[in-house]
Amino acid sequence: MPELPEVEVVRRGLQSHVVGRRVVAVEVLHARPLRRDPSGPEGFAAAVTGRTVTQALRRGKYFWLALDGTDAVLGHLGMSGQMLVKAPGSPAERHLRVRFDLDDGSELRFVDQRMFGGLSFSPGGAVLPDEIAHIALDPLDPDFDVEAVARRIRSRGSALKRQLLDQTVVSGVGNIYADEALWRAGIHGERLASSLTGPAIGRLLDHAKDVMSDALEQGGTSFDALYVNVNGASGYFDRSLSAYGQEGRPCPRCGTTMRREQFMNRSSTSCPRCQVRPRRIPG
DNA sequence: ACCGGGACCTGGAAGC
DNA sequence: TGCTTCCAGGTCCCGG
Repeated sequence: MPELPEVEVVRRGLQSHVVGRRVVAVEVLHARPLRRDPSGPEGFAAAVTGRTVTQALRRGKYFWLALDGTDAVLGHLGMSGQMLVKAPGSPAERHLRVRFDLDDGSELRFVDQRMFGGLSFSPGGAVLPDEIAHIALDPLDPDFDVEAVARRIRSRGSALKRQLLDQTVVSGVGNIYADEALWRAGIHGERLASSLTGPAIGRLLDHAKDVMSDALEQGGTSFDALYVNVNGASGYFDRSLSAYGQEGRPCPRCGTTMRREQFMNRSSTSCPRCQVRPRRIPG
């Protein structure tokens, strides 16, 4: 499940393997990942062919390739997307959706089993695509303002976890790192933000930043050569998760058995002792 | 403006 | 063994 750290690993891979390359051909093998592109698969291919990639950028879980001039290719990995750089003629992946032939002979491939992800051509989007103007800064952005975001969160009426997952409030956090940040902060995700102090929310955001930095540090070491892989970036999943997916295991801090609950049609795992569930709000 | 819930997807796991 | 159902979840969209 690619969240900010996994997408950042992909961005770094694109930065080292794709920036500076010219796209000599584009083949779209499945139309669905191009659904966000108003000009469709043909228009996308035509717009990108012949262009040179100048930068690989990211905000939250979105990444984009700036092209020569002012345009960009915007991408999101969804649930299962990968960006792979492969030697020419390598066997096609089962879920290969889009292939870019680059001028050094290598191939950039968008592979996505579930197709929640996608690519689109963003005219004028090199600095920041209009399509993601509504996406908030992520905690690793140098301009991220913890106190301002904490104030905004506190002023809203919904539960903390919902706000952590709201990409217009703070971007990059998904279900996994939301559970990890809440566990580190010792806060139950169903608590209303208005019941916490501003500094407490600030600390939660700091934990979100720290846990994603930790994951990035581990994931960032596992890619090399001509291979940019979301799944391969996730050594963090196996070794360092304290909350997500840990139902039934002892809390790493206090030993209490971790519980799983449904929230927002998602599973949430937390420690019953470190993260006390709020009382039901009447009405 | 804000909030909450359902739809979109596929394939592996679990249940029968 | 083979079928059906459940589950994973990021984002968009709609109704309230």
